[in-house]
Amino acid sequence: MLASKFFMPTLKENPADAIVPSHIYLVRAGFIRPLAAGIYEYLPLGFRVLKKIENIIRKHMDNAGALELLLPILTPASLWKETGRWDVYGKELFRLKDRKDTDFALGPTHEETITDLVRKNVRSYKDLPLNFYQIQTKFRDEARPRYGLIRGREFIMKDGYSFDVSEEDAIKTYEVMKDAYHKIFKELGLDYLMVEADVGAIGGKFSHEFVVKVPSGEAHIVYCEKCGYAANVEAAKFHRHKLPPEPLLEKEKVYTPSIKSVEEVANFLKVPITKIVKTLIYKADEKDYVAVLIRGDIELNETKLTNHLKAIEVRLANPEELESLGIPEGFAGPIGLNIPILADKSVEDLHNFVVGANEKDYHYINVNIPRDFKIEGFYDFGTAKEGDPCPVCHSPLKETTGLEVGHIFLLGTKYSKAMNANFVDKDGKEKPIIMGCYGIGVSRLISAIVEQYHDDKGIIWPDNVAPFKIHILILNTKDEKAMEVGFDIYRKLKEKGVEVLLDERDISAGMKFKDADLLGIPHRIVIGKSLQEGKVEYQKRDGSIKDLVNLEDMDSLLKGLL
RNA sequence: CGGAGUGUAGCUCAGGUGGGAGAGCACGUGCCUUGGGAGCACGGGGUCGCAGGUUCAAGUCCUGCCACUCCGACCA
Repeated sequence: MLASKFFMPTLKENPADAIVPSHIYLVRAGFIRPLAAGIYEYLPLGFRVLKKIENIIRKHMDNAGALELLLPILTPASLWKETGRWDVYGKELFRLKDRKDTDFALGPTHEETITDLVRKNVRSYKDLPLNFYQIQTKFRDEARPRYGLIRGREFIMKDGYSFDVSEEDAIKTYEVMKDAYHKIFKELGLDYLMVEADVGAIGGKFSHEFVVKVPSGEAHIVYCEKCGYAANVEAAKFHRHKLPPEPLLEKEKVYTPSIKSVEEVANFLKVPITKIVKTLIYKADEKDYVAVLIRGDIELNETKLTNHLKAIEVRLANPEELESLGIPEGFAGPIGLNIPILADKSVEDLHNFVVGANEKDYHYINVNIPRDFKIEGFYDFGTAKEGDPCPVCHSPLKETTGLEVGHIFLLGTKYSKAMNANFVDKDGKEKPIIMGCYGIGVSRLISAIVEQYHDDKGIIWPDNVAPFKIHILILNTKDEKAMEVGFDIYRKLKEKGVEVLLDERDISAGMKFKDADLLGIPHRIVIGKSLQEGKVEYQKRDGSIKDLVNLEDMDSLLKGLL
């Protein structure tokens, strides 16, 4: 490609509204342009990278035995109503009507559509297993799109869906997909973690996320360097050390004027924060109240609570609601409470602890379970944090942020049951198909790669996703000899099928260097002053090589690059 | 959805107290220049986000709306 005939509108200054490096450089270097919030155009440079990533994904999915197809983006509401997601998905679902006033949605994901296809065409165990995938534009009306391609309202996703006759087989398929995902993210050169994850609204039995380690990541991860345990904090478990037994002391009500927060109570009563038990009143799905007890030093994990209650969402009760329950804000406690009481495991072997008295300005000390009140049970509602003991090997956990680029779920029968996607098994009985689903954020991967591969001058693409492999700069285009040499190398590379960009624009040398640094093409051949000595310069964009090469040695150099 | 901010040329932005629409870069033409976003000269380019209001007069003041960004909540 000749730069003079190409379209690479680079910007001299950072876009005013971009914060993270991938957003800044993808826009500045002319890979993408914004059209509306969370909606981007892929310019020729960005499109080339996108196709490279897609093809790497495609290769590994095909190798793993998945079948590529293409489902409609426009999906009838009737399918979404079958699974209940027409209501559950909420504002994120882009909805529209056709001329007959029939409701449709732009697909944010395709469980319903693929399940419909399968139920219409699969009758017997002999038709299974099946594993489909597609690479397609998805739509989600996100409340807050941000960071360029990292969170968009229109984005490109690889979504895959598997159908098996048994959970055992489904788990095997899941493992094959997991393996394919590792190959994909490794080939893309990403520094990533696979972590245990919460299944969230998509549902299912268990799931794993693939998370790229970047500072701007939205996913919070804890991991163990020793044994390799890694999980999204939403799902992360952690070990609680057993506490020694203590003689039970007499319960006592104490005056704690305006002392509300855990820290204040601990300071005022001169007890460690681990002796305080927080009583959090939650409202589940806007109807039922529940009290949750948790040790003062541990944050409650709302995802775990939501899952335990089988609720769609939970929130803390507001002060007015507390008042209607007879609880003064800041002094909630379990004693005398007539709503269900659940407790985190951290409270299980705790003795002589402090709780609110459900009375303004009073707490109880030396409280014990079950002597002083009854609860429904002890469960894991804690949020893991840095330093907590690993649930597997008890070493201190580390915390990091990451960008979710892949997520796989063992769905089970959630969709097949809701949509009657059944098959007749060997035993002649009709059974729901066991499903799995597997997503990769393809457009987000562009950003993820740039987040990990850039410097202060621009992008540094890994070879296998770079828009071009070699960038030739002819610094002085008025120099006929330089033009001749540059075009000669260009033609030779083209003949060998190498993707090469030749910058023969009649602009200053400085601009060519600046653009080349921004674009990030990994290999660069500079034809400049050293041509007088019969030499050109070979550079790597990452700065690791900067050599003068004799013209007659060019062929062997190029051969080494291929 | 809560909080904050921004909106003036293609881009980055300046335009106290109301009165002339501007700068740098980019763009066009010419000259000059070609190893790190050169220089000189001339030139083109505007619904000052939109709508209403106050005023003799609004980029500027008031009201409403819209769009975009950031923080948070949310998010397969």
